Amino acid sequence: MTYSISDLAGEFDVTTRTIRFYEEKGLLSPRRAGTRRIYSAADRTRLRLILRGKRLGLSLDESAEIIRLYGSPGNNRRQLELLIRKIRERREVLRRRQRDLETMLEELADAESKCRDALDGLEP
Amino acid sequence: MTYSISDLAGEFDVTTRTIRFYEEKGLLSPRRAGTRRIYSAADRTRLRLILRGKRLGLSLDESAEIIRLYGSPGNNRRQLELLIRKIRERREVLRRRQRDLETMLEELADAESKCRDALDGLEP
DNA sequence: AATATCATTTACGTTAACGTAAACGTAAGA
DNA sequence: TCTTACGTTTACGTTAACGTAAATGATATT
Repeated sequence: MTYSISDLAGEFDVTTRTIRFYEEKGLLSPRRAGTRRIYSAADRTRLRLILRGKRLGLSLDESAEIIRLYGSPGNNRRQLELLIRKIRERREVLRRRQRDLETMLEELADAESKCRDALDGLEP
Repeated sequence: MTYSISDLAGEFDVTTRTIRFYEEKGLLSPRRAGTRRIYSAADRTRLRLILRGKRLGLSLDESAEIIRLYGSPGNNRRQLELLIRKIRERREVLRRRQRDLETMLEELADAESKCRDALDGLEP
């Protein structure tokens, strides 16, 4: 299965400009049919990774690095050890965000229940 | 307890410029001692909220709105109902991010274990 | 053949979130 | 009193991540 640029734009709710921009930045490299871009399933997956990273507050450069790491077979020992270190760093950051998220969700839950209490006090 | 601008900058590892910028945007409004800014514990909490929001990918405007909602007593019914709706929207977004985070953590865990396998295969 | 639809490249514009520099005030300590 | 350390305002600069517009090409439909 392959996709046109507007297929992907439609599916992920971004503009075609955005997708071309990611290509310009080296995050995507679809093959061409003449001048037109043809996206494979793998390209689509990459795009999904990029957008997910974006939602988590990663910069495009950060996402690019992660994707690059995934892609590299990491043949020799030093490469592999570096990769493991990088992965662990990433996980630490993400874990912190996870804690932030939980805190914020708790605060929101708290705020909501206070709101409901106030509403209940209003209708006797 | 009160704090100077560089106290807070030091504690949260941001520049004083950043803190003044937040004030310029209406996110903070410390009292003054003459010309100098004096931050209360409440100001400090607000700053913490802002920075946490930032780590979660919220824009300053979004954080501003949330903080404003918290701050408003929400006296009448319509206000309270609106507030509850806003809070629920926020929670939906955050829950989605939570799922994104878990997916990403799983992928990283997977990548790491593959890495270790590759390393093990290297040293017989 | 003419129109409509989707694509392309090129290039300048925009917004958020600060950085950086200049020029200055003030209070404490040597 | 002079320096040092902190604070202030004002204002221009910067970067990421696109938006927007112009001019043009390819393909399909009427």
